[in-house]
Amino acid sequence: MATIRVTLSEIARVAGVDVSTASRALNARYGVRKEVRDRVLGVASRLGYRPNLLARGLITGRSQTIGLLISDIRNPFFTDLARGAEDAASAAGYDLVLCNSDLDPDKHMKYFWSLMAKRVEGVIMNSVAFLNREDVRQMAESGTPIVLLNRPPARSPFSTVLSDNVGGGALAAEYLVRLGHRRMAVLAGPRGQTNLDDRAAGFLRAVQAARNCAEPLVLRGIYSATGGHAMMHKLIGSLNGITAVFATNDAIAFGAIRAALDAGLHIPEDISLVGFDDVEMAAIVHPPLTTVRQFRYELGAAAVEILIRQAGSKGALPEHRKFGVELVERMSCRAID
Amino acid sequence: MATIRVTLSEIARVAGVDVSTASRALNARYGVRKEVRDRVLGVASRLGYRPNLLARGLITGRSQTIGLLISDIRNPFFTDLARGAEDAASAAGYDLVLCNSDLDPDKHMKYFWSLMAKRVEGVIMNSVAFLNREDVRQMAESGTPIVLLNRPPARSPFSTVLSDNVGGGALAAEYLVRLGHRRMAVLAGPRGQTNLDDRAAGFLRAVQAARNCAEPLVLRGIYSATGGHAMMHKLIGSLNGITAVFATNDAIAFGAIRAALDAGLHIPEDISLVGFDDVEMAAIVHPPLTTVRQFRYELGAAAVEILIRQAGSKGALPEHRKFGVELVERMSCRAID
DNA sequence: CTGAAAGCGCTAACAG
DNA sequence: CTGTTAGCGCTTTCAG
Repeated sequence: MATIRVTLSEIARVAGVDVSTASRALNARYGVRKEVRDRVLGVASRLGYRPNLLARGLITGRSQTIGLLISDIRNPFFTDLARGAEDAASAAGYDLVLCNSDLDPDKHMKYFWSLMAKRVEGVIMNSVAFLNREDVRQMAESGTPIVLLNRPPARSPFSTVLSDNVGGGALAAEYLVRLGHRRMAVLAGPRGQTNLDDRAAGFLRAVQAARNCAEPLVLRGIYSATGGHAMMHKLIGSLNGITAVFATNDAIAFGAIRAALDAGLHIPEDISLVGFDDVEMAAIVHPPLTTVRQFRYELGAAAVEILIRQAGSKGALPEHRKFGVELVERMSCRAID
Repeated sequence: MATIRVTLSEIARVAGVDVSTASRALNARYGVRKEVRDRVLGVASRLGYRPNLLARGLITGRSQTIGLLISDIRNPFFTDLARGAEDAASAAGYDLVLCNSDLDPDKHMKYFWSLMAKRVEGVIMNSVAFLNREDVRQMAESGTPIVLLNRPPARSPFSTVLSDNVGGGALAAEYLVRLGHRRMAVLAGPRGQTNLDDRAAGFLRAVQAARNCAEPLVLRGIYSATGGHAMMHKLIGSLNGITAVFATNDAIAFGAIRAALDAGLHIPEDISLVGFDDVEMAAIVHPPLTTVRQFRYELGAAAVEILIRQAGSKGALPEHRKFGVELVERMSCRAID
């Protein structure tokens, strides 16, 4: 068997037709007598013909691939999202190429241009906030559909797919208030991370609405276990009667758990904790973490659906999709009497 | 600004040269006067020229992409490996396309042919054990370099990149024996999972070599937390003086931890446990898990290095790379007095 | 050193 | 319904 080197013209020759006829036959287009069609299909399958998608893409302008340009696939949020994106892409006959930027602007743009060079039909990227205006402008002008996983500045030309972050923050707040907590803190990310910002904002707004609560203390830091550890450590230094804390993502919460442990404090006995994400680990950690669940897989799938739709229609308007979240109650919170 | 639609011939026209000259200039090949070269490069950068890699690939036969065809990117082993692979690919100017087969033979082959259609220069796949002979033969005959992450049957034509699984199993055994354990069990995967099999085999051999130990009990099940839970649950039912267990991967170990907890047993007080992988969660779980560390990132990087090397030289022989492992001691084992 | 010509494998009008 | 004719954008002999 030829090692994948069977071309259309070979099929055509063997089947005794012209390559254009063979092409039509293979692509199931109108205008081929059934008999001829079957003959061509037979030859193709017998010879193990595989169309060269590079050649096809060159002429059709469609590469049948979409790019996933994120900070790091090892971040569980992106891992699940990637799987959702890949499944959706595959179902539509698309491939997904993976790029990890580490939020390095140079890397990001290098990847972006490389994706352009391969003529991907769209790209999913987590954020655009760390790039300079000029780069963002160039990406917009590339004409390639782009969907962001982070709320962009106003009047952005890009599509977005997001969770209801402020709603999720509110969910956490309402839960804690219902449990009787009145003095709380939020372990937030660095300012500018819109997803985390929105969660904190939603939380703050909801406790204000509850009225009989103190204004929560907000600490800022890196949005990782390390950052969470640092923030919690600091918080424990001057607790001032705080009985509950909201971490704007699970990684922060995990760091906070360890910091509490290190300080000899127990969760939830001494302090209640709620996270955000519902990463797999959240169920396994000790104590199992109460957290706000995001539908990561679905976010990824929705992103590629938008992209594929837009790749079809030239100059489509950006689309925006917001997914609900839900509180999953586990064992990291207790009621205050 | 043209939306990425600048072609070589346009560059050539503006620079006042022939496209072939422009091509040579851009590709830094010999045979272009420096002055002309600079002019072409200037025009190209001014116009924001991006070569169409589909067109280039069509003629050179090199797509500059490699495929990663694994069971599921959400498996932490593959997540880290994917990152290593992607970094190595990117460093060499390659892209990585992600495919999740769920170990479904149909899906696997569908992805494989789709990758072939895009003319990827090589593919990494976790295993080939679940496919039928004919499919394996076809993949071999495709001529595309392939590297496996699992020990294949003898006389396989594929390259491999593996951890020293039997060595790792032995490491676990020696550690436990040194701690004074004499009656042990191993929570293995299903027969046929060569990586897990090898770990169990290494473990068994090493305790036999220790002489004064009982032959370990080996249980089999799914290699996941669920499977680990089931196996541990069963084991606890008839412990017979067993004081330590070796799980052939961390997921199994996590399930085992929970099963112990459910049964009111404490780790490591009542029973010692060592895992295999050193997944991120291993450090975070309670108790922190003593486990055998694999260098997942490096495995991924090595796999693409092999592929890229082989893509260069036609008909290269398969290569085999084995990575060392190391025991990371945490808190899930105790010494027997 | 540079241009002309050919062609990678395929699709897309346009005739016949 | 089918074959002819043109390329897609690029690289690569091969002359000049």
